[in-house]
Amino acid sequence: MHEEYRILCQVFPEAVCALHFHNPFELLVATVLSAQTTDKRVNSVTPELFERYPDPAAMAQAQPNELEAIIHPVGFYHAKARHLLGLSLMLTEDYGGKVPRTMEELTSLPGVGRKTANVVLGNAFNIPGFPVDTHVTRVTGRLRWRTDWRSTHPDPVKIEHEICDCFPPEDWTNLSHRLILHGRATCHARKPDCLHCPLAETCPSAELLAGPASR
DNA sequence: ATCCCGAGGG
DNA sequence: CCCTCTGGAT
Repeated sequence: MHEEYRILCQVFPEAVCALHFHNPFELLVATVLSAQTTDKRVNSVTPELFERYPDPAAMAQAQPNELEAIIHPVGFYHAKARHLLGLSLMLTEDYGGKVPRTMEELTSLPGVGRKTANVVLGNAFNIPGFPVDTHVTRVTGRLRWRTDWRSTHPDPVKIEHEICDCFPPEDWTNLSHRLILHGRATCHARKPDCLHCPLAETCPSAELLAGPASR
C-alpha cells in the first residue's frame, strides 16, 4: 500500500485535523462529538461549549439540558451529552483533570472507542496511532483484501495491526486521515468513482466496483 | 432514500 | 451480529 499512500499524499497535500481545539481536553470533547457528523457542525458548537465549560471540572457540573442545548446541532445530542458529563467527571475524579495518554485509559471513558482514542493520541499528544473508521475499513478492505462493494468488511483491529506493521509510526495518523479523505471524496460505499480514482490502476477491486452499483 | 471522519448496548 | 441514537444535506 506504499504506492497508494504516496499518491494520496499528492492528492491530499495536507492531512491536518479539521477540528478546532486548544488543548487535549478540547480535542477529546470535539472528537467525541464528531461521531457520525461533520467537523463543520462540531466546530460550530465548540466555541460556546468551551467558553461555558473550559475544563473537565466545569463540564462535569453542567446541567444536562443546558449541555444538550449547546451541542444540539451535532446530532445524537442526548447520548453525547451523557458521554461528556461522564467523561469529564471521570477525568476530574480519576485522572486529576488531565486527559490520559494510553489506549486503555482513553477507551475506558464513556463515548470513547478505539477510533476516537487514536485521533486524540495522534493529534494531541503526538503518540502514533491508526484511527480506523468506516472509511478506512472500506478503503483498505478494497485496496488490500479485494472486498467488493457489498461484502462484509474486515475486522478494524486487524486493519490497525496490518497497517502499523508495514508503515512507520510517524505515518499512521496521516495515512488514516488521507484514507478517510479519499473514502469521502471518491471511494464511496455505494458508488465508488473508480473512473476518476487516482488509485484505480493498482486497486484490485477496481473492476469489481466499476460495474453498476445496484442494491 | 441515503449518507455522514462511531460507540454502546442487546 | 444487530440495533439505536440525531438532524441536515444531497
